[in-house]
Amino acid sequence: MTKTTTGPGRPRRKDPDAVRQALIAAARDHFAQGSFKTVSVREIARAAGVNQAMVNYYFGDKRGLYEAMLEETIGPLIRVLEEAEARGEVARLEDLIPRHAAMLAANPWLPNLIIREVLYGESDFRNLFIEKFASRVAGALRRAIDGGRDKGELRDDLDPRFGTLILFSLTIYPFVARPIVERAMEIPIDDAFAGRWSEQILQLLAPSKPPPEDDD
Amino acid sequence: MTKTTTGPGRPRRKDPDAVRQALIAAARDHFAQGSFKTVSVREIARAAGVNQAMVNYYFGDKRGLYEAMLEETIGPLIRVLEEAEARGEVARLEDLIPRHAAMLAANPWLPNLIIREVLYGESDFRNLFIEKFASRVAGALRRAIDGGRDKGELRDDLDPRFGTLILFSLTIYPFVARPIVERAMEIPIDDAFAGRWSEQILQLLAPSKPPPEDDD
DNA sequence: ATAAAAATTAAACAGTCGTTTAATTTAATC
DNA sequence: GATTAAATTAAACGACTGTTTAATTTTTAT
Repeated sequence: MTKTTTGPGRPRRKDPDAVRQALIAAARDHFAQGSFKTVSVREIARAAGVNQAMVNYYFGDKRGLYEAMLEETIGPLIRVLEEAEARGEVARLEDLIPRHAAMLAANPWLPNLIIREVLYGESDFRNLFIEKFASRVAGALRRAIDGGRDKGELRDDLDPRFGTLILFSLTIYPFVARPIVERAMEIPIDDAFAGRWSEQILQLLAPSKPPPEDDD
Repeated sequence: MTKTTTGPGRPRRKDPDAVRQALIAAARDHFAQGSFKTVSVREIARAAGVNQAMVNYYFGDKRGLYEAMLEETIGPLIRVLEEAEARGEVARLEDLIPRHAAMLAANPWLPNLIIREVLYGESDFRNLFIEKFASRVAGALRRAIDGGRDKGELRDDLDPRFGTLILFSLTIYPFVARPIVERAMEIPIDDAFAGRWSEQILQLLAPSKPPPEDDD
């Protein structure tokens, strides 16, 4: 007779890697809502529908799961950015800003994850995030800003040292502080937000006056 | 013979309230570095130099300590803002922005505390923060913006709905994401930063062209 | 002077955490 | 077909958590 009740033993093979993937997906969602320490292995395993010991079996320990989750979630995003940059698709601010905003809007777990682990010194994923992600985006923004200034597409009264920080603040904060934005300012962060917000940012950084028609 | 060794018993009276105050100060510093859940009462009590049972004796439970800490730390800040507003000292953006930036720079635990509990749904201090603090600052900013626009001191191509969000993003993000700013952008957030940053923000929002000399 | 209240301590309690172990079942190998 | 390896389970382990308790000392009130 075939086994029907649940119990120990190797399962009658389904997709290998299914358990691994389920754990990573559950980990991503849970670590976006809570920190490394506050989210428990039991929680994640329950959400993934697997035994909690599977975490240690597949990833060694809780930290191993977190790192694997990072690689499989922000890894692809970084690669997309690198490729777009190599093809010159994000050299201009008009391309980079909407792209960045859309990416944040499409991956609501990302800003949570970043801010949480950057603020939290408890686990030392700080360096990983800063070096692998923040520095890369900052570099792309910096190059786009320098290019825009050289071509006169950017207002000239900006301290170049602060340009990147202005862009970072404007593009990231609304997504990070979403509850404040939606409730204290009553601005819904919906599908349309990323587009309108990008326009506003670009307008803020445009040259202070359009070239008059009668001169140059 | 007088008692010399440590042990149970009422102490030979020092400042009443000393234990309470020590616990609140230690709680403020620890909750700025970790969340409500990750920081243990043993940690706080050890840092305050008192027995861990004092937390329950004076505040009932851990949550009571957290709430008392909030009242005695952000409480005064809110009152200062209210009084300044009543005296009309923050009606203009030129006054409000440097004041806000200086306040954040002077209380480095504040943005950490706010962002942490707003992002963390685990404890429900969200409402408290949003209603008592964020909404108040947002309101002051909104009024200052409206006033500035009416008097022509503000550029006219801003969506008024987004004005507050722009200011919030620019004034808060650098302090919230301090590690990213200092390491990925290499901008030190030191004593001089708040002033220079405020100038930059005001310049960004100034009318696109200063009134020409030959016409009103 | 005596009794009651207040403040403090060390110890214990019950719950949760991440991890390990032993048992068990299926798949792969020879 | 027998043996070994892989995958899964329930249970246990020790560490840590917030809280409570009983004992102890000092202060206050009668």
